[in-house]
Amino acid sequence: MAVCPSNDKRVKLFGLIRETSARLDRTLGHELEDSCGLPLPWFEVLLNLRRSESGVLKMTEIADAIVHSNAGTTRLIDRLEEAGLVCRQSCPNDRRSTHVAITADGNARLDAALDAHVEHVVTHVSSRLTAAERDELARILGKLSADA
Amino acid sequence: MAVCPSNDKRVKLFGLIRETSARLDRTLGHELEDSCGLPLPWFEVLLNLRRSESGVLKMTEIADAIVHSNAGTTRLIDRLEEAGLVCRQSCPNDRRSTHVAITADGNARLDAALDAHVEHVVTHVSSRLTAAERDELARILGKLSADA
DNA sequence: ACATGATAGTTGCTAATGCAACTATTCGTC
DNA sequence: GACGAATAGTTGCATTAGCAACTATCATGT
Repeated sequence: MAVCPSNDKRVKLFGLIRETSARLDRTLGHELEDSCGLPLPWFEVLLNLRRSESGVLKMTEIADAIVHSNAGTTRLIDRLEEAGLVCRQSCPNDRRSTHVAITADGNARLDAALDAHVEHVVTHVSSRLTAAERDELARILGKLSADA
Repeated sequence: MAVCPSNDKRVKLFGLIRETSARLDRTLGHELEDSCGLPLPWFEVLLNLRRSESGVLKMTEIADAIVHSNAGTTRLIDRLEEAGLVCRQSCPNDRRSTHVAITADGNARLDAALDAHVEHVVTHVSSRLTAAERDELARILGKLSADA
C-alpha cells in the first residue's frame, strides 16, 4: 500500500465537490433563511412534495430525497407539521406507512421561497457559469448521483 | 414576482449539487470511519495541515478550509488534540492566534486514511466518470468555489 | 500614549442530526 | 393460516454544529 500524496488528483476532486457544496449550502441557506425565514431543509422537503405526482410522499421517500436518516426526517417533519406547512396522513394501503402532504400555508411559503431562492441561485451559481457549463455540470453530477 | 416552477432548471442544478455531495459525503464518511476509525471532518483537518507549506495552520484558516464556523472548529480541534492527532502551538507574531500542527500519530493516521480514502473515491467518483469528465467537473466546480 | 475599532479564539446555550433499539405492520414460506 | 423475516416509522441517547456573547490582543488615528 503505497502512501498516497495529500494532493492526489482524486482526493482533490472529492474535496472540491464537498467544499463547493458546503459553501453554497451555507450561503444559500443563510440567504433563504434571511429572506423567507425558511431553513434550507424545510425548503427541500416542500419542494419535493410539490414535485411529487400524487401530492404526497412517504417518510422514507422524503428521507431519501433530502439525504437524511429516517430518524432525522421524523423530527424534521415534526417541526414542519408543528409550523403548519405539512400534514401527516394515514396511508390506506399500508398501515405502517405515513403520507406527508403540503398544506395551503406550505404552498404559499414555498412559492415565496422559490422566487427568492432562484435569485440566490442565479447569483451564486448560474451567473458564474456558461449555459454549456451548467448543462455539463448537471450531466456529470447526474452520473455520480445515480446510486451512491 | 412570478412564481417560479418547482422544477426550474436553476433550482434543480443547485439541488443536484447538494444531493450529490450529501450522498458522497455520507457514503465516503461511513467507509472512512469503518476502515480507519477516522471521521471525515478529522480527515479533512489532517489533510489540510499536511498540505500547508509551513506545517501549521491558524484556527481561522482551518475553519475556512473545511467550511465550518470558528466555534465549531474550536471544538473539532479540541477533539483532535484530545486524540493526540494535532497539537496547538502559540503563534509568535500574534498572541491572539493559535497555530495547529499535525503530530506523528496524526501523520500516521492520515497516511492510512489516505490510502483507504483514495480507494473509496475511485469506487464512487473516479470510476464513474471519464478522465475528461473528471477534469471538466474540477474546472467547473473551481469556478463556483472561487469565493462563495 | 490612548482611545476606538477590528480581529482571533473560546465558551454558554440551543438546535439539529444520526445510531441503536423499539413497536407495529406486512410479506414470504411452510 | 401461522410463524419468522423484513419493512415503516418513532423514540432515547449522545454527538456535532452554529449563533451570540465574551476575553484577549492587535491595529489605527489623533
